[in-house]
Amino acid sequence: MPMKHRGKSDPPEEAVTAWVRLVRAEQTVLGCIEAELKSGGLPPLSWYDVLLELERSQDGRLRPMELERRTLLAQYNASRLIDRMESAGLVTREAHPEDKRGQLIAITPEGRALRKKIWRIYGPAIAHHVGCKLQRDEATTLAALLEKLIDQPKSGDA
Amino acid sequence: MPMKHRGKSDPPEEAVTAWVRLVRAEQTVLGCIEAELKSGGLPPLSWYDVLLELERSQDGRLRPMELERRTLLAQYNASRLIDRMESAGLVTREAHPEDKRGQLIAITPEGRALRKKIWRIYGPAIAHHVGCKLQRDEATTLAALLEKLIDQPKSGDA
DNA sequence: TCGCATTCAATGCAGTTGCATCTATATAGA
DNA sequence: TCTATATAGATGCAACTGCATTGAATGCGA
Repeated sequence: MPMKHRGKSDPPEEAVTAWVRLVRAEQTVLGCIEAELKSGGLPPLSWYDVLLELERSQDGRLRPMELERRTLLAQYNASRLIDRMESAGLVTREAHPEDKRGQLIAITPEGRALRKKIWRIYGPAIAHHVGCKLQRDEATTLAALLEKLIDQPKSGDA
Repeated sequence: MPMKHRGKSDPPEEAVTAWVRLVRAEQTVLGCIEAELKSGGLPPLSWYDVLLELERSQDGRLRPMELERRTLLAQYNASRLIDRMESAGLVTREAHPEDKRGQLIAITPEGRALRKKIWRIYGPAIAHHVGCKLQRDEATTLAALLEKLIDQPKSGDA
């Protein structure tokens, strides 16, 4: 077996390991959590994210664009997720008073109730799959390191 | 606005923050990397994962089940991904010599070549999106913390 | 104010995923 | 051995996603 050698633009091994584990950890924990939600008859986490962002907003309504930005949903995914959630009575679409192209998505009382209900599964699931596996200070460190990966590139990023 | 209070089974805040950032970081970095691959006319990362596992295996072949285990692909997803990769000439399906229910998936020279080609984009992308954002020791710490989330539950995990 | 590029959101279509099921083989038990 | 159960892998179908495009409304510049 020939000796491996690193090319000049290869990433440092530490970065590769961190990246591989990042993907694994996310997949593993997300898989466990989604499975718990499903077995509780609850919708996927993306529904929770939308409901939470709406609840957090001042009057329980946001423009689709803003929802997309906050949840990282693609425009067309948001559009169709809102369709489904509207059919389920969790949100309503309202005409935007100032921009006739746009809308306001408003959370309904049923939507608020469902968010709480999901949290009763989701919260303990986070405790079980994340909280139990890390000390508090470890979780803090992890969060700080992950934030560095999320940061927008300063500038000049072709 | 009423005071929020934590229920007794709510996760510690640190864990929630870590979890939210874990999802964000993974989505963000994966999105960037997949976009680079796509704009280079290359297939998704799952193809790379399969090719890499096959190359790493002793003789360039693995049973589908083993591939599923190593890549975390669901059985039906693996089956269909292998279909596509076989159509693309990257792998071949061989009858398993000892278990007539099973198969061996073998990587072809074209498969090996494609893996290398993907790495020429993927490696630098990891360097750019992960390596550049963390010191080596930070990457090491991150990897160690993430591993704690991946660990199989010891036992009695209903 | 007209024309044109831009933005918001929806949608047709093709590709992918998840679920449940199916076929074939293997293995365990009576 | 004969039957029952378990395992490997494929597949029909419905749901979801991604891409490209559309339609409607906006707003800028001449």
